[in-house]
Amino acid sequence: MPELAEAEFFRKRWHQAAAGQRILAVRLHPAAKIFRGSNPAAIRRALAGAKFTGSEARAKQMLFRFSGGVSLGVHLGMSGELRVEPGNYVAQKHDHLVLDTRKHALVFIDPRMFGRVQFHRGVTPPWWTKIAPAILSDAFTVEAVATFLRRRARAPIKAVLLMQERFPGVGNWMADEILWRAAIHPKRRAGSLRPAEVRALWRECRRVCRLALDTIAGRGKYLPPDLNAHIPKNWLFRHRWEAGGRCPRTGAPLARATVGGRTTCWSPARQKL
DNA sequence: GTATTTGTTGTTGC
DNA sequence: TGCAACAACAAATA
Repeated sequence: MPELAEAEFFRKRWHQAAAGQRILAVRLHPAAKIFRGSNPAAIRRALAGAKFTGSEARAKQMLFRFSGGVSLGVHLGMSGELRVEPGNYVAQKHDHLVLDTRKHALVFIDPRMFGRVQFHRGVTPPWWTKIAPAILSDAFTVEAVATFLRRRARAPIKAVLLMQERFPGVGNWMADEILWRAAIHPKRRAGSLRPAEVRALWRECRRVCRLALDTIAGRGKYLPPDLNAHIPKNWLFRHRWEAGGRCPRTGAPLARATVGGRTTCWSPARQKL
């Protein structure tokens, strides 16, 4: 599920329910693979009785901070999700971590367990600061994109957009959305893009990030009721999975193929090889 | 039973 | 060395 904006959506969901609240109990399965590399018993000891003091989202990851100077990093993998349930919530099969506050249960669900929970004693884990500069930051320049594309010259541009070290937070649907808006065919070699196309790609990376964050995670205090509640019909997003889907701009049928190892959707009428 | 999945990492080979 | 391709991880759904 989670790419840039979904991570922000889930962070905000937990934050709004529990910021400033005390964690009264921690429920977890010590053997669950999502705890790989961490010590589940240490998580339980450190969080039980601690206060939820703050949170942050970067790329596809979230960081939740607690009193006592400990923090919990969360990556949702392919099928992870964070929910807020009522206080008397009974854990289900794939609920690997439940934090109980006075009013709510904060639940981490992940059927496929590609996600991960990382515990850290300290306000900010070292790996958190190593996440690449955000696409919406000043460090994400058209020159930086051009340089990266030159280094990955022979790879299809779709595969390059999925590389987190330069496009943090971009996942499969965002990459397709960006290429569709920039009118670039996903199979084009990264090194074959002309300067005007690199600029268009850079601009649409920023636009899609901004629109996705506003649309999916809401602005200010507002949090949409669910993830896709407000995604407009003129986004590729709304048509990419439907059988017989058509390009919202040209009306022509959409194409699908595996590019860079992932199912890719594009509009042949707009995106030419 | 087969194929598919909004992600990442380790391995292999060029 | 650096880069590109691919399998593996795991479980639900069609």
